[in-house]
Amino acid sequence: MPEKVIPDIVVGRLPIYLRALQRMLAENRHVTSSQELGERLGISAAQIRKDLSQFGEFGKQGTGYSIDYLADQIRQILNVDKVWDIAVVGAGDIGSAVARYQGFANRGLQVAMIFDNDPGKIGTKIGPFTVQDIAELEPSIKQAGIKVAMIATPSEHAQEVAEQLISAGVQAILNYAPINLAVGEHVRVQYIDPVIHLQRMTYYL
Amino acid sequence: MPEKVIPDIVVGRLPIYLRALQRMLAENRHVTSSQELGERLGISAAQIRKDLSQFGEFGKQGTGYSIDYLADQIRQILNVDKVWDIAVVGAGDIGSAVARYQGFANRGLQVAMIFDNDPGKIGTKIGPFTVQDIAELEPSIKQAGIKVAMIATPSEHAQEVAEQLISAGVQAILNYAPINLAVGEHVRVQYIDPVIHLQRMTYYL
DNA sequence: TAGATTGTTAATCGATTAACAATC
DNA sequence: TAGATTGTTAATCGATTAACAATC
Repeated sequence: MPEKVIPDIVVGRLPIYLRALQRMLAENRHVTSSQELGERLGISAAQIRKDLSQFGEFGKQGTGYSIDYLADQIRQILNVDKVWDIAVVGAGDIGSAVARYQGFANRGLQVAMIFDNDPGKIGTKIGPFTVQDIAELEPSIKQAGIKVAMIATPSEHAQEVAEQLISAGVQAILNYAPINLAVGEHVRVQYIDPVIHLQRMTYYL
Repeated sequence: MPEKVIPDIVVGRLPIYLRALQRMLAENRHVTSSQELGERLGISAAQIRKDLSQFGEFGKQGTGYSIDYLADQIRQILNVDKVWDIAVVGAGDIGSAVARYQGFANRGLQVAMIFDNDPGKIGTKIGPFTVQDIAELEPSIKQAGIKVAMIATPSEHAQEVAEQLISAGVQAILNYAPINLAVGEHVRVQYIDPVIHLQRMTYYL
């Protein structure tokens, strides 16, 4: 019996739902509906119900969804009911900002180590972390069992760094370098490049 | 005669194509094909040809695309054959990293000013920019005719900042605060939240 | 109970792919 | 010319929406 495959586009919306639910909790709300959630996010109520129904039945007819319960369920689905350690590679402006970023708290992720190849940076402190020599990347990541990494190096080094990360056991990479990475089937990559987002909007100006 | 509406999902791929083409130019390449481009990007050759055909005929049967020419054409389509000034709001770690980011060069965008509300930051230098008082946001942006902005403030202030930006004439906002903005029809918003990308991958771990 | 909202089915809509004539 | 690759059409595939019975 083959397990049902969830479309990636549905998986991609779950973190958005979760973020909105956590926001509602912060506003001291306890119950919501697919309609309200949809209005906040600019997504149709039907789509939200359809997406959630891929994973189970989380609501009650007539009343909607318990925010607390639904958030818990989505956290379990996304595997962020535990906390994943992240390795950051590159201690420049972006790597430093990421290492100090407060926004990971309570979202199932935390930075655990940061690497650079610049002798002038190795050994210095960034937030609570001491910058490690990139030569230690593979053993450190293997030893810690880290599966998630962020690349914040210049483009020229991103592919090479990705390969090291993968051979150290990393399976999910968030790449801030503006270049496409070639990786094997079993490795996930996501990209953050502000220019891509901006150019997508300048089209309409 | 209504102008043909291009699907937003197609517009969203053009910056990706452009980035890959600029990369190829940097590698001293001069000609490419939909197949090669597709392999680099993990997109089908048919899709690339279909996307481009929405805007014109840029290739030659038998030989493919002149990289230089195609990049030029895409730049024109995306309106990044000129350079857009960007206002950055929030001079914390993220705002500072963005203001110093080298990756805007030759991509049709540049940071022009940065604002904060912290008296301890106002007047200090970040890269080549002097942090301006957020009280000056509306007049400064209006005066400079700026249409593109990035929000890098705490979540609590993002909505309020967005409203100020919009009333100053901004039409495209890249929001680093992990919260959904409510804006009018004529304003575009894009979001960057590393946690959203990471949670999308932890699902598969 | 009456009103509200879910989960799900079927219909619609839109995006992707396959295939190929045109042609460089 | 022969080989390669485009631009485009038609077919396929997948995602979104509308509608409603079930039920809280």
